[in-house]
Amino acid sequence: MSVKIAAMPSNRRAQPQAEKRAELISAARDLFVQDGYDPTPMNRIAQKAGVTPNTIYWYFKDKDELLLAVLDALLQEDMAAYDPVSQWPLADQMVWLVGRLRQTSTLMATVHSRIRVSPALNEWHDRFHALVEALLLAQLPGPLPPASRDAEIRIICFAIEGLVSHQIDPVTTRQTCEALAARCLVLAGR
Amino acid sequence: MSVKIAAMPSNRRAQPQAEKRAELISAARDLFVQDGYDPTPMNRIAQKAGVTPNTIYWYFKDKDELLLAVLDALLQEDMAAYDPVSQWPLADQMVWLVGRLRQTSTLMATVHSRIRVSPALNEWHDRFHALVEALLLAQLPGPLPPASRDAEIRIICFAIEGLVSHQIDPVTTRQTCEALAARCLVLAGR
DNA sequence: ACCTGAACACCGTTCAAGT
DNA sequence: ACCTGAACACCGTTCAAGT
Repeated sequence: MSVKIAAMPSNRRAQPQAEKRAELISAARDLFVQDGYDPTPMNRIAQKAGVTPNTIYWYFKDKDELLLAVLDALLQEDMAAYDPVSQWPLADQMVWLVGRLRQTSTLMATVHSRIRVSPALNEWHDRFHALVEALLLAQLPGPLPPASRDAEIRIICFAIEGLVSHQIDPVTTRQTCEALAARCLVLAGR
Repeated sequence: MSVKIAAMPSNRRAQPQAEKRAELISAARDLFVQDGYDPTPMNRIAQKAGVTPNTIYWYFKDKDELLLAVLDALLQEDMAAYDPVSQWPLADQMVWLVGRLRQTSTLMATVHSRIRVSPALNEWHDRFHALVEALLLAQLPGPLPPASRDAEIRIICFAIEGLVSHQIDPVTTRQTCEALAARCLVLAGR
């Protein structure tokens, strides 16, 4: 009887589903960034997205997976915004990155504290670090001795994380970034 | 009738109270370090100390204040253990400190993620950083230009925090600490 | 496939009541 | 002062039931 079967592609509902997912991610993102992960109940996320709390569990396995989707969205935006910045002087790039990540610093802290408890978050965190290190590697001046080069990248990476996670005034932030960049110049051919 | 009033000092129960407090802190400390702060219910702490959960609230205002007491205890031990280490070469001191803090890295992450939510923890964190920075200042070689000196201390401090909070193998840890120490020597009179 | 109402298990915290 | 039994409010998650 039902002759529509062949005419209706199986992914007919794929688009609406992706839209609903995006709405949930957007709602969670706003609340996570503003209030933090733990203080935000699934309750409020659902309410903001106009659904019942348990509906979220049709789209995401649990709260951590929702956080993961939010982190991916934020990272993608950061990457897109970084594109023109990649031409700036190294110290300016660091200052920019710190200011950018600072807006989601509460989520960075959450990621660190949940690494031991969520393998998925641990994986995301590793990918994130690999990405930042790759960016820094491309920006380091001249031919550095590869032994010290890796150490330098780690130091810069950790310093940026520290600047982000502690609230440090703009002047101090800039001084620290300048010191980091200056050091690379010293280590290179001088 | 009761003539003992004058003979009984008002702090007669101070010692037992302090002991019970110490027992609770010890129980919480073991569980927090082993399982983490959030995954440890007040339930289990009380059970380990042989009391009812609500008894804890006679000694501590809430779970955060209990964490604070645990952090103070850990910090005091670290300070005592540091005493002989203070004579070592700078890089060795850093490696030692990283190894030491790593054993409680889960609590460090918890502190960072709860800074925004608990003013008391925020205060403790500030004191902790001031202390580490003071230690580093005393260890820095020669007369550094004070402008760059502060930046160096911050960078070392953040790098140590990064080494602690990410699981990094011993070789890499040492390389990073050597690089940090070498940098100070370069900045000093050479 | 998609969503809901109702419930479950757990947890931090409180409070009236005991000694 | 010190401790408990019982309860409260909240929260992540599940599940049977609807469409």
